[in-house]
Amino acid sequence: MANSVRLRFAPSPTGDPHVGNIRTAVFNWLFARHHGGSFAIRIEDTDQAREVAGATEALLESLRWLGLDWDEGPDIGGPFGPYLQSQRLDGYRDAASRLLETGSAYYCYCSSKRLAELREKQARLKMDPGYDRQCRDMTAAEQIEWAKGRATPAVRFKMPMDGSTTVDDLIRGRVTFENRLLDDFVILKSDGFPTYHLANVVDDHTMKISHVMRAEEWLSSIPRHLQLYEALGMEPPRFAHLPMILAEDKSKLSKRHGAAALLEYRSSGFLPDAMVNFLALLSWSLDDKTEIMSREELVRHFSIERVAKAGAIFNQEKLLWFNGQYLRKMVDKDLAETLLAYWRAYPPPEIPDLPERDYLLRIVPLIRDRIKTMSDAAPLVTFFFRDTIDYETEELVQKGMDRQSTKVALERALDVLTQIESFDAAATEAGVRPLAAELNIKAGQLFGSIRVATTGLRVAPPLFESLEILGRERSLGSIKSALERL
RNA sequence: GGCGCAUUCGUCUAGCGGCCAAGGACACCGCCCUCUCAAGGCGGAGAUCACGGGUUCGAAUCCCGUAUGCGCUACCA
Repeated sequence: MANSVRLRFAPSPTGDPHVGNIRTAVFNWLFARHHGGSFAIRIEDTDQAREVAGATEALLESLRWLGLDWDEGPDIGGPFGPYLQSQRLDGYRDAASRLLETGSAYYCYCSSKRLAELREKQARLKMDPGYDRQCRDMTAAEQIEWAKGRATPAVRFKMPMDGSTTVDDLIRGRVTFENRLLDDFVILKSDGFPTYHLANVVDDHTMKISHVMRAEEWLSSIPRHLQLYEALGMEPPRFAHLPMILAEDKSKLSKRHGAAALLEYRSSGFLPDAMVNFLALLSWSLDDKTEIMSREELVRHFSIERVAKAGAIFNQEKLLWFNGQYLRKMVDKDLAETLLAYWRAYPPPEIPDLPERDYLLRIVPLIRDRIKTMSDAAPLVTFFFRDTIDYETEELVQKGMDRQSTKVALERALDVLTQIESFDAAATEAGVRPLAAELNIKAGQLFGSIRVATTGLRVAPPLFESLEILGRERSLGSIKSALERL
């Protein structure tokens, strides 16, 4: 038996999906799944001028990456399709016709030039901006006269001149607007396409959407939508206006802030689970301490009552921490495979030939605690995949030592490592560590030189574990060539 | 300008009249652990709960006002 809870995510394909949009998708999805309802994707492509090629696919790809599955959408269809507004034009025209017939709407012949002048004049005279309703009460004869030599008229909605409209928002409670403060907005543009207001209302109704969860920037338009529902004789859905995601400067997060494009987080090596967890916690919380939650836990606990009212700044530091937490929870096998898949999608220049899975499997435990995103991995493990390693000779010389003492230390280490029976981490460490006292240097100094000689790095995965994976031959070879440099 | 929404540590937040001289997390600082770097453990610093009035025996929590921030004010969404 189908549940009557139906949510929808309705983005317009005007560019790269950004974290603000996607967070709205996350909340809608969470709410739908929590209630066992359905989740639909509807593309609001009613502005031909602003449409960006590939934007719809990027939107779907973003949701797929995050694992937010949908039951109906432009790619899979569904009982209320099509899910592209540009393919549902008839429905909007029918609605506009009905509104025209019942006297709730009228044709507007004003040119964009006149409208621009009107706005300019209103600004100059410090009058309230808005359409002056010139075409509102035209007679049929006047309309015919006006229509001569002009392009197709737009259709405007007759906003009531008095009274007020109140919405009972699930997050903000009752919010009231004076009708007379709103102008007669366009519902059907002269190019035959609907504006957001009309299309949104008509589609949410025909698609039987039960809850509309969208960003707070839409709260100001709610009286228009409610009036539209009423004039159309439709029962409005429930509304919940989500607080916005803000940039560091507290302004609305947008492309110009950078770091807003969702898919960039994928290429930067973030994990979808971490991203969903982080996004879910932006203006929503379970309690005073739970932060790490799996997708299932989020679905189980999500409730609109616990959505906050104030906007939240998108904090990348915290996202990084979440990602680290998720990385650390992964078992070796998963981490190795995820890393391999990531490298396949975004080949790291340091590693031209991707390693064998089994080989990577041994390396992964050494770096798991040392990376915050998958992009941190390559620089740390490159030496495992190279025949020769690269570094400045001076790097071999540790603080408090000189070339000569470094050379002596490495020679002794070479001796020990050459003779050692088993080349595992425990054995090599047991063999090398005593050398420090013998040479009268600190273990850190000794290990530091060996580290640079064998990995080329000053900051690297644990030394002896790395040597074990490198194997005796390569390890000794590296030390020998370091000796030749000194 | 008008309308609307919001306001607890730098940031994300807990708090829905007494349990709060405000709890958790990120970031920051210190200590421990330690072969580097991390991770981890422990501890510290950090919020006169925007401000001012009320209501109440009692307010971060309720009401009013002010300030500030943000959003909307397109034939864009």
